Amino acid sequence: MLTIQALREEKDRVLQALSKRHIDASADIERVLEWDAQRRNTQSMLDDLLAQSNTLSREIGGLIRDGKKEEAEAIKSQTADLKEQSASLKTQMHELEASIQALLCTIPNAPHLDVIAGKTPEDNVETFRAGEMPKLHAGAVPHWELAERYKLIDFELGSKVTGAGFPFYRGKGAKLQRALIQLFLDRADAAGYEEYIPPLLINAESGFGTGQLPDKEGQMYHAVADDLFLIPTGEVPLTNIYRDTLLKEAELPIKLCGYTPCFRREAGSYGKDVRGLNRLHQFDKVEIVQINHPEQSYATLEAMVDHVKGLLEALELPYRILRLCGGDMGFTSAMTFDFEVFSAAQERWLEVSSVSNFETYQANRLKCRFKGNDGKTQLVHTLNGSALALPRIVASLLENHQDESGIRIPTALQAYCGFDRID
RNA sequence: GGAGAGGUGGCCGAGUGGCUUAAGGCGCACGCUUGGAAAGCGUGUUUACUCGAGAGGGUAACCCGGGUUCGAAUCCCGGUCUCUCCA
Repeated sequence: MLTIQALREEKDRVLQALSKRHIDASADIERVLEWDAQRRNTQSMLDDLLAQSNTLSREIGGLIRDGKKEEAEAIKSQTADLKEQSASLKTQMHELEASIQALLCTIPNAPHLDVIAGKTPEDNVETFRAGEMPKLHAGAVPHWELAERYKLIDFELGSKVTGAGFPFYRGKGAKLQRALIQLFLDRADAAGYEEYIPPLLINAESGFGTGQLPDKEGQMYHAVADDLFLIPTGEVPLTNIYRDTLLKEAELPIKLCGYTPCFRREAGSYGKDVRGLNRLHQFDKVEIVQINHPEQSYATLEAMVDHVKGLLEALELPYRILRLCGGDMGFTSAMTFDFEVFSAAQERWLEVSSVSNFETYQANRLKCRFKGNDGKTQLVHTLNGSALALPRIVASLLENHQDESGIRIPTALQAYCGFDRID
């Protein structure tokens, strides 16, 4: 959530930035500022009243100690009015605070200056492209056919046991999953990310911290009896490790990674996009997270992008990087780079990673701050990226590395798999 | 699932209604002392909101939320977490 301080001090910049998302937040922001002024006014009135009643209470205490009961009783009678007034101001304060927060939560993050103002994915800017486009043999087929032919993934069995979008991986297909996870974790480890195995269910506070709640609960599976949510991404538990914390500047940057399954209801998705591994309700992902000094966060974003590049190059996959336009960016992000690999048999680009800088948007919700070397406390910047999400990587590995008699495993992955071909 | 004990500052720990934002200790920072260090001595050492140009002031916070009271770390109720024992 945007900070009130930013709205107060640089409202025009924020409005301009938000216009890149094609939303006009000016009315909401005016309202927040107005409520905030009321809140401050209410608070100073309340503080005055409380100060008065504290003084009276101390007097009463003194009088009682001195045995002057009657004088004490006289002062007591003065406090009733103060009490009533302060109770009503307290209620007003709580209401104002709740209103401000509720409205602030509906305003998305302000995009960075370099983000362009497009509306749809077509407006995203391609910033980088690498890898060779594969030339497939005449009988090349999409991954879902390869998965069936070589008994790697069983979609129908998943539908029987759970439902559509919950495949079984089997045999070399299962081993390939483990190999990819291990490769990704080893790379993250080598890059200095500390590995965590987080819980897969999170509470509502954590959902709020990273921005899934309120309003996006429809995208998460909800364990109602215990009011817990299945994580849609490892970002949620990993980033929430640092909820309600005050760090020292010397502790930055914090670099975390973790492998988790991810669960997404994907309400509203349908059509050909969902074929095979293209869109699943449960999938595996290695996530990298960084918490850093505001002055460092864009250098960090670049480093995270480079890290993901390295993974795709190791897998010998052709890919491109897009800087998302304002209209296509996630609610909480200030700048996002998407990675897409070319899936040759489908002849489509598939999103396999999204790397974002949230600046202080999550940190403000998380209450994650650091005390600088100058003694001042400020919000950190949070960033995260998929490194990587498995299903579409598997889809493109299968499709791009297929030949007449099977599928070649890229060199970097062979030691992890324990085999160099699927056939 | 049942029974009991407990949750106080960076840490340990005192505190059962007012003189307690919180004794004492440890740690940490700065200063004095010293040839240098240790010890010793002194000073300082939470956060949020808010008022103020600043110095500084006000309010709130002793797991969380309610309540009793003129006044709550302290009493009451609910929740939560930790520990011990039982199943």
